[in-house]
Amino acid sequence: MPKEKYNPQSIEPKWQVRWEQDQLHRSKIDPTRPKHYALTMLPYPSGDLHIGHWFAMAPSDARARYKRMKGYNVLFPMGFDAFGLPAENAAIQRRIHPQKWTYRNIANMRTQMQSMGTIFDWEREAVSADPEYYRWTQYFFLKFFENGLAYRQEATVDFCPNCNTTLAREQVWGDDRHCERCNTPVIKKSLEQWFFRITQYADELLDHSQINWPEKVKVMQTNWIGKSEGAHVTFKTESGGEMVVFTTRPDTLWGATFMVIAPEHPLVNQIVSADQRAAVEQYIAEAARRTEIERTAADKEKTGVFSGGYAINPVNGERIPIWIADYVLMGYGTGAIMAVPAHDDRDFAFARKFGLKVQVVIQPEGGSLDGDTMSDPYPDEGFMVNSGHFDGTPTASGEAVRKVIAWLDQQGLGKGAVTYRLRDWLISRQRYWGAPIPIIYCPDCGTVPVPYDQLPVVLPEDVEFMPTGKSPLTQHPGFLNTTCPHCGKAATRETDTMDTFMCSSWYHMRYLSPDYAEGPFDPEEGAYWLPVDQYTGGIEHATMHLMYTRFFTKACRDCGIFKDTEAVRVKHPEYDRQPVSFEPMMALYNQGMILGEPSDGYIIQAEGKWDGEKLIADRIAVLDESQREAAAPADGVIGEIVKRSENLLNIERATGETVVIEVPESTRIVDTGGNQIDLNGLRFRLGVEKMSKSRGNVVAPDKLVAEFGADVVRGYLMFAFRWEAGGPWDSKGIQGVVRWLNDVWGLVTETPPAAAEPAEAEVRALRRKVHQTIHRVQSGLEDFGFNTAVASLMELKNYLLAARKTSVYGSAVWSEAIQTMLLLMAPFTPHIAEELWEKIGCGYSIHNQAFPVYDPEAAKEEEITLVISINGKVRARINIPAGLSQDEAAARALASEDVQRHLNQNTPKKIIYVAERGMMNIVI
RNA sequence: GGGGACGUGGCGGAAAUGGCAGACGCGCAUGACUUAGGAUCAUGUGGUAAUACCGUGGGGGUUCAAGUCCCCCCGUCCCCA
Repeated sequence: MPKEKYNPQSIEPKWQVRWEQDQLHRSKIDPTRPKHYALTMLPYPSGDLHIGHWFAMAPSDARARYKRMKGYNVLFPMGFDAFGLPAENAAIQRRIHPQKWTYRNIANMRTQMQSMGTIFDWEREAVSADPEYYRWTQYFFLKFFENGLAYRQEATVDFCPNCNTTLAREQVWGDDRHCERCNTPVIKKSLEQWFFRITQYADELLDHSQINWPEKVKVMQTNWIGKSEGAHVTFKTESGGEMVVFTTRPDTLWGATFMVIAPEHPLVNQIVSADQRAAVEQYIAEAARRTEIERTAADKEKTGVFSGGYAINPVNGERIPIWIADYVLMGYGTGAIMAVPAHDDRDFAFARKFGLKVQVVIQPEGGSLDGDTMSDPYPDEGFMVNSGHFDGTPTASGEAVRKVIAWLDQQGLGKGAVTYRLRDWLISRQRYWGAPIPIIYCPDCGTVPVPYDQLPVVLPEDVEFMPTGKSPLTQHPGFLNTTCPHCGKAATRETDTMDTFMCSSWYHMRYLSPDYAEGPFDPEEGAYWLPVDQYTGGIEHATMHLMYTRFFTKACRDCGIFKDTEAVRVKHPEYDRQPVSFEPMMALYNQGMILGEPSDGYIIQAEGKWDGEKLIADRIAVLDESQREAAAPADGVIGEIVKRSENLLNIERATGETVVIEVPESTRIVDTGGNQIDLNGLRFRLGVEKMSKSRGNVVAPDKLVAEFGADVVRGYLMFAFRWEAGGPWDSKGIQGVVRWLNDVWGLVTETPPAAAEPAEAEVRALRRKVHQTIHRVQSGLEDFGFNTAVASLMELKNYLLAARKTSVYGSAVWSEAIQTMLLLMAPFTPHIAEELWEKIGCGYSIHNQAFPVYDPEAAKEEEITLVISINGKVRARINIPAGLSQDEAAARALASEDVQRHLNQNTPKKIIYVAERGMMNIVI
């Protein structure tokens, strides 16, 4: 009988249509069931779905499906982060309206996503560029403004002259401080900007105790917030000024033997002495130049210059020199530090280099550090010395710091202080394609918020995008000119738009009710679904999106936005969950990235004329790999193409030597089959790199789906990589998943012979394997170990293939095993599972079935292989029944021939037996 | 420079709690089938001088037992300077 082949291309679209028609994956409030809100970071609609999107979404989908089968009411929505620069750049480069470009991409990507076979609830889709979405983004802005969390201030900002917009600190990258999008070096610019008071929440954001997030993300956020506790201390200078320094170690004040100020410090001019002026000016000029080049990557040797001025150490009245050095930055703290060389690495290096005094003020227990002779600073705990009446105070557990701060305060010399590295969130962008900031400037009334009933402030469509150095909205009179909501006089609108991180700070709430018109989200929905139970996404958002969305949630709480939601919750004690107002996402998991596939370059033989070291080719032939080490002709060379640029090839000879080949237009290039090809047809060597169009190593999921089917692509992405790690794509490996599903298809669709009575032991063995698999798949899905879960499904398949030769084939336990296997596969490969489920007569839909229940008793081994080591080396294996006592097991072990041979007449001194692990170690 | 993570066959990767290193898969090898295929099936596949010994970046240690714990070193990646 000719068997029907597994044909994903026909079964996958069929089921996708059916599931959508049947609304199988609509999520509705159901107070009788526990909810599970699974969320994966929404994509930017860049044009095409990338394999990276699949890698982020498919495993999340498998886990959401699993939760669904476990009885949870699962919400797993999807949408688009649709505002942002690329749309505007496309407008400039290709003269397509950003809106058109964006929505075309969204339509395309939505279709592509639907081919993945996910349970995304498309009725909950939200697009941040929809006026009905950004109406509420503007609403949040107004709420924050009303509650004093938004303010406008003139600020020096990082500005990208190419993108023509301000950048947040985290959007400026690298030592040369370039724009994250276009790599242009940023410049400083002073502009009136809107800020959110995220710093007001610094301490609350430091508290991660309520959320199950990766340690790494918590550490990154903690460092980003950069809280330090210490004191501000005022130093008077001899020239009459005052300098405030911040120190985390006020207990070392008595050891401050000099000060260092930044070259840009405003008091430099006042402090510098006449005889040092020339040297100082030269140093400042050099430092400024260094800033422009790579200042930090430069040598680690400290540089600096004496200013000629002195300050007075406020605690002991000592006269201390003021130095100028660029290791102190004006941008951080106060631009001045007190240097305590005896107890700080950088100060110590500086002092030794310039011969400055080193005064020990902390001695370790029984120590005898001497400032003149010590070779390393001492930054650890000890007791204060040389510090007046504080001598003897222990520094451990912050005691000395506390006492000194109290004393400074009392003496009026300083004050306890807490500083943060975190700055307020700058949300103004001088761009068109974003949510307009709903503010009107009136000559009489000043800054006036747009009334709520006039939202949304709609982006006009007819604007000029070509770069003019100004935001496009300033050029649009219809948008710009309006009337004051207070007095009715002519007024102008704010023309800046909001940072897109604002849109993505609350999208998880909009998903709940994307059409809701009374508020950003329906409180009934919010009360049931919020907060997000499991969030997944890339680590790159650790300090941006993930901190902003936490801030947003807490700010919303303080603006009363969750009041109605809380009121609904009061009516539903059965919801009984985390308060919606504390944290947006209770658990977070970061997946890794799929990188480009490494590949070898072609081996070619090039012939032509030598021009010095360079060969100008007139013939190039692609050779077989085996000819790598063949002898080259006199006027030519053989080697692997390692790089290609314009019409130059770099090839590497078998000897490792590199040769440059110039390839003029006229060069005749042939491949191994003798066909004429062009220069672009020559493949060059690729290492492991990020995928990018320019590198030509992009893997297109659509092609893979067309060739292998969505289930194979899903399965491969989950099987071949550790999810948290990702890794380079391997186009051959996907074959393993193809074989897996083909085998499963064959196993399930073939008709077993009429079954005889199966042997009892074989029945138990099959059930054991099935239940062990349930356990492994379940824990894999719970713990994001998708690769091992798929591996165990492959093992079960292999077991079943082999078990066809035994008496269980075709019996009741066989059908049970097949059904269980399909149920276990359903979250990973939903289409083939559904198709086969139907084929074996189980009806529709497998995705409404419960996940198989693991029975530990059934999974237990009856007989174990006891691995016997003698002095730690494995010497024998014997089969014994599980659960033997030590004496019984030892008796059987010692009876074994192998053991006797290796014992070699010796008497065991000690026998260690680990029953659960099936192992024994005999020590002689 | 500071902080963190990691290092396992030719490759991707498995190995709660210290307890058979290399599951599963790719690739490779040999054979089968075959008017040929990047298909399928079978067997094998860490290394070597192979009943043994050596093997989880290198060196030392703890332990009956170390990929796993401790110390030192080397390397890779990430974050912050």
